[in-house]
Amino acid sequence: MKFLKPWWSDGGGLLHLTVLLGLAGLHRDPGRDRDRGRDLYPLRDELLLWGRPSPASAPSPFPAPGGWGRADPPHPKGREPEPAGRLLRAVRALGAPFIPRTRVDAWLVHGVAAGDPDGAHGLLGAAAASAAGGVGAGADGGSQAALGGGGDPRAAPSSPLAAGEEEAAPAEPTARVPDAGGRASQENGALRATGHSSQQEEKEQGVSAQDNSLQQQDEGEAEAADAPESRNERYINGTDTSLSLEDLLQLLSSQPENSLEGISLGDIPLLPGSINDGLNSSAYYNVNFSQAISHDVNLHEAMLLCPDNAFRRDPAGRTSQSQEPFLQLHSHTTNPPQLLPGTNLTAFLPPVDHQTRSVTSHDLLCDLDINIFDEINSMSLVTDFNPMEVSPLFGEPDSDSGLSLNSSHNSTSVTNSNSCVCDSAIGSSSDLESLSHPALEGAVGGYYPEPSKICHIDLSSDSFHGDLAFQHIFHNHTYHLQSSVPEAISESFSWPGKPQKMKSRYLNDTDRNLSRDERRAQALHIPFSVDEIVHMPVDSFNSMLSRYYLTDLQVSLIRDIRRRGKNKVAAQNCRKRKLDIILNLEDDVCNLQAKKETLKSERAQCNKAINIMKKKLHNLYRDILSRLRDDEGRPVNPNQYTLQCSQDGSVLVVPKELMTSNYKKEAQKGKRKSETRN
DNA sequence: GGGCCCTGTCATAGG
DNA sequence: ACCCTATGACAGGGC
Repeated sequence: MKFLKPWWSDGGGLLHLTVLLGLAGLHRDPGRDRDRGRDLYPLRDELLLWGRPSPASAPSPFPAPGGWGRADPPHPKGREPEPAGRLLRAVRALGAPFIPRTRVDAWLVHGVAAGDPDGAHGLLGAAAASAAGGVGAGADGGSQAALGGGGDPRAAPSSPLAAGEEEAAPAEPTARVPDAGGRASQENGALRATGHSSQQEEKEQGVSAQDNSLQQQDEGEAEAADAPESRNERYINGTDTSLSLEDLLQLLSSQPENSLEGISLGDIPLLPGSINDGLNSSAYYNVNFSQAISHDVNLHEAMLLCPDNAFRRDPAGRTSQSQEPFLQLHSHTTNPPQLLPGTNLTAFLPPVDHQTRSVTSHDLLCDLDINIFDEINSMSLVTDFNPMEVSPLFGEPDSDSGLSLNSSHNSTSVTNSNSCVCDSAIGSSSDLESLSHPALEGAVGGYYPEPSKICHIDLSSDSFHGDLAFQHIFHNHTYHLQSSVPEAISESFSWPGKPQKMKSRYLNDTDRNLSRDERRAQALHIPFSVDEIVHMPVDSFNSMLSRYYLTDLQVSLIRDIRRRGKNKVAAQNCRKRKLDIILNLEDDVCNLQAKKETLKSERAQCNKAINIMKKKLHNLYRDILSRLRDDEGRPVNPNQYTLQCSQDGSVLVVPKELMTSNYKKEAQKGKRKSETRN
């Protein structure tokens, strides 16, 4: 599958899912999330819970407390999985020419439609963060604000407003991620210093500017703005997160060009104010931004343009392209049976005719709305929200995505402050078990990014090149979930009436790809593989725990994984040993039985030989005795006499009565001797 | 539905 | 005291 998955691999599917959630009104309460310090993690919880059998009763489908590995891992040590880097890449990747545009579409929609208060789930949210702190205040800073806000609300503000506050607040130069917005303001100071001073100043004004935003609305700053626009601005400012689809349309259509550019490109560091700026700055990232921008703008046009849209700069040149992304999405959403594994979605796209292209963005969005809800319904109908059936809608489980669930495991590369365990945007779950559903893992982040490649973003380094980052983002994709996932998905879609057993077996097969501990480790974003954790020498293990900045929850999980892993191996060895013992005992029994039979046969043969010898001896006696004569010349009766051989070789004819008496005496003597010896 | 088998996990003992 | 290993017991899932 060529769409949606790889670049924010674990977030892409989620983001798209959250689009559905947002459109379905299932997004969480922003205030609650902010209070609880939740970031992107609970969204995944929501997704999973949303698909659970009985989430309907819960307007806010949060998992009930309790259970293993409950979510909201407190990050007692103040370190949290760092989504900023990943999302920053995602934002930057928007400028990449090879970004699947539908992803951006979804992300754009998601940021608003999902009502994401963090401003981290969509570019609109990012733009909102930028707008809150000053839209043009350095695109990177804006994106970082949004990213930081979304990255970890525990340490960074959750809402765009808070992000702006954090942006304005002085940050410790040595502080790690928590102050993502602050770091953004610092690390990207140079960027911001390159221009856009007015926007930067506005952003640096931080809280005051944000606080003034509402006042400015009330004061009729935009007198021409109607009520929806005011609401949209409130949303941008993070004060109103309950945008409906209509509000989204209004917002999108009402945004001035710069704002929209800020939404799409302004978050890209080199595109703070306009596309032209980004073009001028393209050398900085070694990216063909003209193409990238073209794609990005096309996204907006595909998604957002209205017939009377004023910010349409090159309609003629973009009309054809602008519709394609959405058409892809549209086609995708309306043709779920076409979601065959390993197929490029575009291959199934109907030819884009002029009639199709003539539809308005509103129509497209309406179609999107309908299609999304259709997908929601179809997904919920197939199973109790089988994430694997959803994953193809948002993810790219085939190998083309390339993010390997086992690809990281490079513990040595996960260290410094710039490197980060940054796939954590989807973060800890309230239910690690369910969270770690393999299919959803494949869709929303079941992978360990190799930190040195994926997560290492040195914002202050000139050596950073966007294309390099893009390569990391787009080309390091080797999923642990292989093609079996889409195959099964395809089967599931093609034959929904298949026995549940098949599905369960399939699920089990996919589960085998990731053990429970592996899923748990992924859920907590432990930067080590289970194999490493289990088989690492104790010294290395302890040094690892002390060297890396791990939360107590992570440490606990790592120790549990190690204990369970070792015990599992021990149990396997024990059973194998026990089985070997049993098999050996069985072999021994067989051998002994065979030996017993052999001895029996030998005994029988011996007895037979003895009997033959006895018979021969008897015949010999009779023959000899028949030839003997007594003193009177009479033949000796064999029944009364017998032969006795003496030690000197002489043979005597002895009456049997005497032999028996002597024999008894000899026997008694021998018995006495044996008794005296004992 | 019950039984069997396999596997993972836990608790515990011992080295 | 800590870690590792071994093993009995239990539970869950598949057949």
